Amino acid sequence: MLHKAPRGTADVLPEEQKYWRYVERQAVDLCRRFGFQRIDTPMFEAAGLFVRTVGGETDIVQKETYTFEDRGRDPLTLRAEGTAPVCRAYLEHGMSNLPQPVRLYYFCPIFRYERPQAGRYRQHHQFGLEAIGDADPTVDAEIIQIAWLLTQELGLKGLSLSINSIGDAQCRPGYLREMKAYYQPHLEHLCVDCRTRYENNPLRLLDCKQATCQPYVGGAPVATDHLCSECKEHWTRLQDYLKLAGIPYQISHRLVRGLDYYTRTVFEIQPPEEGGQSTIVGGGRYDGLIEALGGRPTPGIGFGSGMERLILNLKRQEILVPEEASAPVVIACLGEEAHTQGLKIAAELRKAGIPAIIPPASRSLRSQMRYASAMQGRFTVILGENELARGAVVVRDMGAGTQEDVPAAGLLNYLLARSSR
RNA sequence: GUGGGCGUAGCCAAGUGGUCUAAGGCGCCAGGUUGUGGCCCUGGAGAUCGAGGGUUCAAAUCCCUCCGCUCACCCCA
Repeated sequence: MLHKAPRGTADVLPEEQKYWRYVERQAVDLCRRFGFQRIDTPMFEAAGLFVRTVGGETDIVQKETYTFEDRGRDPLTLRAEGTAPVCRAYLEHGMSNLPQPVRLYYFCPIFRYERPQAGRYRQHHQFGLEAIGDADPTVDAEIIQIAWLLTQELGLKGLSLSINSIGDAQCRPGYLREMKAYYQPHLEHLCVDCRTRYENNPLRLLDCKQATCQPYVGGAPVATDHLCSECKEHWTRLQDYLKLAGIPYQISHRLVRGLDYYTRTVFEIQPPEEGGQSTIVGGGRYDGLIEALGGRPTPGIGFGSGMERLILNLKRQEILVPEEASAPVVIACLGEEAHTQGLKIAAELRKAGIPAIIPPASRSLRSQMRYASAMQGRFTVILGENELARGAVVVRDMGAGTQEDVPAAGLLNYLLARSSR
């Protein structure tokens, strides 16, 4: 084969489309009910955007971005993440002058150069949303509630919602010192990855899955024990609101997220199955992000949800989604004149919103009927010399196997009257 | 980047050194007497057996290299 879709990318074939449209419809409706508005940002950004926000030491910018220079030598990066571009747009368009928080949602492709595997791609798609401009924990609760409702309204069962707080610029440094102090004596017993984590991102020591590191993880300092008073209050109130909203969360002290910009609240939704690439929703608060982009200090919180992973779970749980395409009326024509007449009829039906297909003119009636049968439409229209002479068409009910003459002029109404399926 | 599994037509798949100028099934196209589908029957198109090299009188079948797919790690949605 000469060309294949690039590694880690996938074609969404017609039979897959119903899943995508289903998730989109549910998500859009949820956003509507919570007063969120859609935003679309470009598929690429100035390369510096992700370095500044996601963090220069994170894996995403270290080794996963698609970065290139365009013909004008501008360094660009394919969107590696959803939040930073939205925050950029917030700043660029002065959205701090809108009533806060500004509630935005998006669907977009995300590009990361990774080795693909189940549920992980080099181009994947996220539904995400952001509430920018207010630090109150009620906003956190609202965002988490939307994430939870999304999964529930899609029909997914057995999911778990984990939350944690990783503090802010005030209290986190102290916590990180505690972590390093705790781990320091054990350094030589840690796995290779954890030794680099110790240097670069001590928080990540907590979610190491190596068996040899587990004993140390268990006794490690807990982030929520080291929160400053403001973070502590935020954390407590968030939980109050979640309880009030009836959101079944669990606290996971080991939940940290890989992007540098997170502060305070972080959360994830996991499906029941075990396995690495499973997170279907991930998000958190990013109170320093806008400031890092050169704006006034502005809090924000949001989440991203992987469309492919949502759909994967819909299929695993055998959740039925509505069918998309309505089957067309096939107009079988015999002879040149009938074919010409058929084209007129097809145009009329299409104008009225009824999908219609005319098989290639060279085919026999038998072949056209076979084709019509395969299309699964309820009605097939047959048009030949005889019908032309009578000024009528034959309408065959493919399910019932019956057919009747219908005056050509009355066909549209005949079909419309029966199009309720 | 590291490790495991796998690569025969659009899909599923038999074949593990000669009888393979590669079985079968699905799907596709055509036909089954004059203008009618779904079942059935017949025929056809479609494969440089992932690619290249090697071993051998002989390779889809053995060896090497590469490529691709896939699963896992890392990380993340």
